[in-house]
Amino acid sequence: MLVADRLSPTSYVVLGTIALRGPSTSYDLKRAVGRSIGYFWHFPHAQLYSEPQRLAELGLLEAETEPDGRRRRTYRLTDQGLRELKAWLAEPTPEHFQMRDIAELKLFFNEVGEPGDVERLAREQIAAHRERIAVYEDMQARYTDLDAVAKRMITLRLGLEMEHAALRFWSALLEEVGAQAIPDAASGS
Amino acid sequence: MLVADRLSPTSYVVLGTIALRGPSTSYDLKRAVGRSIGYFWHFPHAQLYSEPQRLAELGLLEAETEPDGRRRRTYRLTDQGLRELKAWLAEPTPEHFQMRDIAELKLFFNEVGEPGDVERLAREQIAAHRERIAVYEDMQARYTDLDAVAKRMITLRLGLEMEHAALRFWSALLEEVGAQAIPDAASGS
DNA sequence: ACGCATACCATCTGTTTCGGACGGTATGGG
DNA sequence: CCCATACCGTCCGAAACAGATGGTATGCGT
Repeated sequence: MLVADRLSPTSYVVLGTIALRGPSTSYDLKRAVGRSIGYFWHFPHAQLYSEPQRLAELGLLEAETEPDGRRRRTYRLTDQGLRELKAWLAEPTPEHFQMRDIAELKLFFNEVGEPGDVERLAREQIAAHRERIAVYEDMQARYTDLDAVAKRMITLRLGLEMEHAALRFWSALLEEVGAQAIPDAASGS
Repeated sequence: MLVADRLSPTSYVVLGTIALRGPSTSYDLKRAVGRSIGYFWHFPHAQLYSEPQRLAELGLLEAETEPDGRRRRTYRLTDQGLRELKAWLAEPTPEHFQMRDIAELKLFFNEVGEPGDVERLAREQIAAHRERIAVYEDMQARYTDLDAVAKRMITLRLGLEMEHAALRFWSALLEEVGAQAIPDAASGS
C-alpha cells in the first residue's frame, strides 16, 4: 500500500506547517496552526501530538527527543516527507469544499420556527461576519508587507470573499424580512 | 441535565427534516437529506439510522416498527421534539461557520510546491465551482415555483453566493498567475 | 537560596463521527 | 417458481474530537 493512502488532510497540515516553519515541536505547531490555518480548517490540538508520531513511523518526519526535562520532541521533514507533500500539492483535488454552518441549518428549517427567528438570526450573523472581516483585514494590514509570509496571505483573500458573500446574503435577507439594515460600521472594506 | 445538552447538530437535522416531511423512516431521511441539506452539511447515512433511535429514547421522536418483513421503523415528532426544535431555532448561534477546503489548504502551502501547481489548482476549482453553480441554479429553477418548498430555497441563495465568491477568487488568482481565464461555458445557465 | 504559585506543555481518555462493508429483503423477468 | 438485481438497514474498525489530567519550568516573595 502506498504511503499516501494513509495520509489525511490532517497529515498534510502537519507536513506543510513543518515545511514552512522548519523543525517544530507539537506545541509550536499548535500555535502556528492556531494563528493561520485554524481560521479556515478547524482542528483540535490533540491531533498535533499524535499525528506527527504517526508520520514519523511512516518515515515522513524525523523525531528528536530532548534527553531530559520536558522531553519535547522536535520534528523535522525527511526527504520522503517533502516528496509526499509536493506530490499532494501537485495532484488533483476532487473533493468539493464542505461547509458547516449552524446558521444555514437553522435557516433551512425556519418554516418550523417563529416569524422573528430569521430576523434575529440574520442580525447575529451580520455582526459575526463583520467581526471576522475586521480580524482578517487586520491580519492583512499587518502581514502583507512582510515578504516572508506574503504568499501565505493569499488564502486570506479567499476567506474575505467568503465572509463578504455571507454578509451580503444575510444583509439582503434582513431587509427582506422587513427591517432596515444596521448601519455598516465596516464600510469601505 | 437538560435534554438540549445532549443534542448535536445532527440531532436537529433529524428533528427538522421530520418536521418538514412528516413521519419518515431512516431511508426517507437519507434520501431527503441527500437532496437538500447534504449539499451544505455533509454527513454519513449511518447516523440517520442511529440518531433517530437516540432521539426516540430521549422522547423527542416516537417510533413505530413494521411488524413483519423489513421491520422498518417510522419516526414521528413528539410534542417535546417539536418544542426542542423550536427552542433551538429561537436561541442564539454563537459558532462561526467552519469550512473544510482541501484546495485552500493546498493554496496555503503553495510555496513548497512547483510554480505550475497553483495554476492547475485554480483551473480545477473554477471548473468545480461552475459545475456546482449549475446544479444549484437548476434546483432553483425547478423548485422555487412550488410553494411547498419555496421557503427552503432561501439557503440555496447563500450557497450560490458562496460558490460565486469562490469562483471570483480562483478566477482572479488564475489571471494573476499569468493565464487568461477559461471561456465561461456555464454562463446563462 | 528555597518553596510555592502560576503559566507552559504533553499526553491520555472516553465518546462521537466517519466511511464503507456486509447481509438481509423485496421485486419482477424469465 | 427461481434467480438476478436493486433496495434497505446495521455493524464495525478507524479516525476525529473535546476536554481533563498531570508533569515541568519560571519567577516571585521571603
